[in-house]
Amino acid sequence: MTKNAEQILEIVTNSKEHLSAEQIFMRMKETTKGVALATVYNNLSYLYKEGLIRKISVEGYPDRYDNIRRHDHLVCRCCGKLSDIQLEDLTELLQKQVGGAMLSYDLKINYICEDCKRKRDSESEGIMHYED
Amino acid sequence: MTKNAEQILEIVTNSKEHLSAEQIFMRMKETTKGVALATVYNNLSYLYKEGLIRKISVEGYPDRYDNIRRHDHLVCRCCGKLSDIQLEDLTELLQKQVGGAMLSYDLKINYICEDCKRKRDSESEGIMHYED
DNA sequence: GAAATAAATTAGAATTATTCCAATTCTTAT
DNA sequence: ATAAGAATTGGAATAATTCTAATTTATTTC
Repeated sequence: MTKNAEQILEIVTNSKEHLSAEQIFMRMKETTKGVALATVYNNLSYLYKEGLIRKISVEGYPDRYDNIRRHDHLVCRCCGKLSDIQLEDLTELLQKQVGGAMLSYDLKINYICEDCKRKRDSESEGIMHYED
Repeated sequence: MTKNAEQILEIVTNSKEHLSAEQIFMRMKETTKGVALATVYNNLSYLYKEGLIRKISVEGYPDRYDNIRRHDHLVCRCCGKLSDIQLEDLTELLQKQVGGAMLSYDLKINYICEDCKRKRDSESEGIMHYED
């Protein structure tokens, strides 16, 4: 594990947000001079393959990276908003079914967030036809 | 729901594979003349937001689309290979925890496929140092 | 059923994300 | 210190996706 990889792992692990490669790159630049975006991508890909970080893809956003502490995600199907949610650990339950090949699992719960719900409602009002 | 949207939904729903926007576009062209890739993207995004299809993002591939019949996915962390797997339905279990806002869930099981395991092994052999 | 309005689609440009590659720098072991 | 290997850089190339303005198609309304 190189110094850069280590720093990237640290940034991802300590961030409360879900950072994109670009964002991680910007944070790195704050402390280290002369890092290349390609290096960030290289190392993210390495860290991901090693199972040290996870990757989350959501409609309308670039891929983002997250720590591997056990937690799940709530994703708004409409605007892509992503939040953490702590659900029951299903590792055992799933391992029983999948077998030893399983390394980990990622669970996303789809929903429609309040903002989008509101927006939908007001839109459908908008196209209402008031006959009189 | 427009005719194009309907056709795209049908292609995604009936396909055994996990198709990308580009692939769906190519299938559409077989039957319909003068469809634009942008239309495919528009409609995929619409269908996704309506919850009529799901979207799967995997390392190293463009986003792909899938039907919403209850099933889960097995993803090789190394090469991105994606396969279907039918695990126990967790809807009730999760709904109890998440509440009524939940629309559906997506579960990905991470593992390392046989090919990648083999490749890893032979690589680590390669860098072995035989002292004598 | 023609005109007016709205919605969907097109083609292609623009943008963004990501990968690739050749040249350079840094490490490590000798 | 030097050679060999690995990691990184910077920028170009590619690929995916979005955007936009113009056009077509569908839907209302009279």
